[in-house]
Amino acid sequence: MPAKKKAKSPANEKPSKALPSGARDVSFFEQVYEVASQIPRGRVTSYGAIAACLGTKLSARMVGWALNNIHHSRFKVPAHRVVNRNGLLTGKMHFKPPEKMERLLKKEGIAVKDDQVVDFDKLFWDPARELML
DNA sequence: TTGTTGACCTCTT
DNA sequence: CAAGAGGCCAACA
Repeated sequence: MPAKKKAKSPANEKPSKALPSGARDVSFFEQVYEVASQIPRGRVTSYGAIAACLGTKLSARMVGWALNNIHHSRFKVPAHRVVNRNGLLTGKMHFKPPEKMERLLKKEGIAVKDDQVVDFDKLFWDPARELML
């Protein structure tokens, strides 16, 4: 058998296959964790914003997947601060319990009504803007 | 191995 | 104005 690359990484993160044409060494997920973990308290952002910040706004779905993998990842990311474009807490159902997400947002001073962030436009935190500094 | 699903977003009809 | 389909990357069956 052809000797393969290095052994598995100690971390449960991205075993990954050979990257094409020297792309990013880091997986898409790690970038999501980095940005999401930098969301200031009392602020919220959207999946598309993070994806766009990474360069691929079309990969908004992967952002959601990344957050889903957070549960079995060592990175601690405030996923409760990440909502969809409509400011709707679409991922609340994935929390334990789901109402925990809404509770955390209210606890940070974010008004939530009908699973929707109030004044989402004001509380919106654009990573591409803050991280650009 | 391939195929489908997934916490989405944007464009087109 | 509303509804539908496409597209992205990664994990699971």
